Amino acid sequence: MNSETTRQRLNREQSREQTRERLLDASRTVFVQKGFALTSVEDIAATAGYTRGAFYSNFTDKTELFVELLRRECENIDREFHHLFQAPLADVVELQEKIANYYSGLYGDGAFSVLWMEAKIVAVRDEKFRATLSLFLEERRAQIAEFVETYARLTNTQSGTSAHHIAIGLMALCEGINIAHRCDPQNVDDKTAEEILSWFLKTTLAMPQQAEQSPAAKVVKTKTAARRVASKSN
Amino acid sequence: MNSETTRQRLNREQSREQTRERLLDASRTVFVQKGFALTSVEDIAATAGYTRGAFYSNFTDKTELFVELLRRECENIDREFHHLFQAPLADVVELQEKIANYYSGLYGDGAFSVLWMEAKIVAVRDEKFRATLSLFLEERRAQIAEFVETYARLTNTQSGTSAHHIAIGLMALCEGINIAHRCDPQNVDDKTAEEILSWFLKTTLAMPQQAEQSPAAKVVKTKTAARRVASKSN
DNA sequence: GAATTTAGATACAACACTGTATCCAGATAC
DNA sequence: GTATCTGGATACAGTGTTGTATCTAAATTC
Repeated sequence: MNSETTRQRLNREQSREQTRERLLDASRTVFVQKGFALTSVEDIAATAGYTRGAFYSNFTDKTELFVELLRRECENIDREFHHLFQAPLADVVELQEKIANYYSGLYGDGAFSVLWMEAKIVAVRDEKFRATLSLFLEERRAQIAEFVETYARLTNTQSGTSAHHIAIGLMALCEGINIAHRCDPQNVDDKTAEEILSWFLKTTLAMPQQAEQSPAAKVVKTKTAARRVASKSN
Repeated sequence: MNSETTRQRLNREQSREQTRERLLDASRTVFVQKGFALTSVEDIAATAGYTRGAFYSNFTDKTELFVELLRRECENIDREFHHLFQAPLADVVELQEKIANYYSGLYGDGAFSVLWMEAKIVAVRDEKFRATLSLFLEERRAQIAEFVETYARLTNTQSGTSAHHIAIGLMALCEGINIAHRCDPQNVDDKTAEEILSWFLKTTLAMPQQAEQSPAAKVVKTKTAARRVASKSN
């Protein structure tokens, strides 16, 4: 009866934290709805159930709040990523399933791509913001590169270019398709988007490159090897 | 001496057209600089050397002007595309060179990607605008799909998915990388971007899919076959 | 429980932008 | 050359936004 109905009094710190949280949540909603540029400080405060005063006593400006919002989004993505891939991997199929889950999770969340797209648009013109965003993106890139390497080891294949490059390509493709879907759902429907993505994964990751010298290294399911790799990266 | 120094009098129609042209040019500049959302009608008019009155007597609002701008951009892209690919193709190498030229041309133009990105952001939230943009994008998609098919015939390969899908993927990748480069030039430099793109082209277009049944169909330079295909699609 | 902090509301002043209404001057028509 | 037309300038009213300055009520401290 205490946690829900009897709303316990919050001390200063808790109250402040709650306000920040609400403002951040509200900003995510409004940014997705109206876009960062056209969102006013008042929009955010009002959606969160406060007035502008509350906003300015918690953040210096809209941009600072956006950075904080993205930092939290990043943390969530990281958490989910680690949650999925820290467990020892049995085989390639399982890995593919997991990556599929991961991306469809991100994909399904409508806020996801639009929010990051907004961020990138802001970054194009805001030097300082760009530097911050760069850090976030590089983190994710490294994460995905790690996944790509794990995949390559699991499947015992090489892909003809560095894991880092593939990571960039993969992220670019995901985002590109996501956007295409979002601003032209007629021609780029869900099914199409997913097909392209999974096709890309299969085609690019596990393909022998130097066609004239090495024969196609088939996908090999070596459970022992897989487990070794997985626990190592753990 | 007449075309440059002696500025000949323009009749109404010509004058009007000139004004529209200047407003459109100016809008491209300002949209890239400040973004569509934060660009005011006054910004556009002033940059073009006019006042708001001129703007409103030529366009109903900012969005209508943006559509017109994109329509013209589309025409330019189409023109360039046809200019490159209508000539009979000798062989795969030449084709690859051409596609490389084409994309580096688009890529080099700083305005290009940012402008289209702005458009997509607008499309996410504006139903009517989205419908229009959809048409533009579908045109380009078809164009690229056509190229993919030509490529497949020239190289005598199959790629495991439809040309239309590949076109979507290719456009998505291009745009994604472009954006990544633009908002994080430190980690995604020009060289990297180009490498990834060309690697994608080579890897995805000419790769045998069903790894277990068909051996890798090598890239075959068959000049005669190539010419036949090229002239046919011409 | 009185004094002190402080989170957040309210009020305010300075701008910026839009869209329209009005006006003017040069181009065209007769 | 006079009348008309129209592209574009100017003025204005209305609305939205920002950042700060002030106020209040609750939370903390003693």
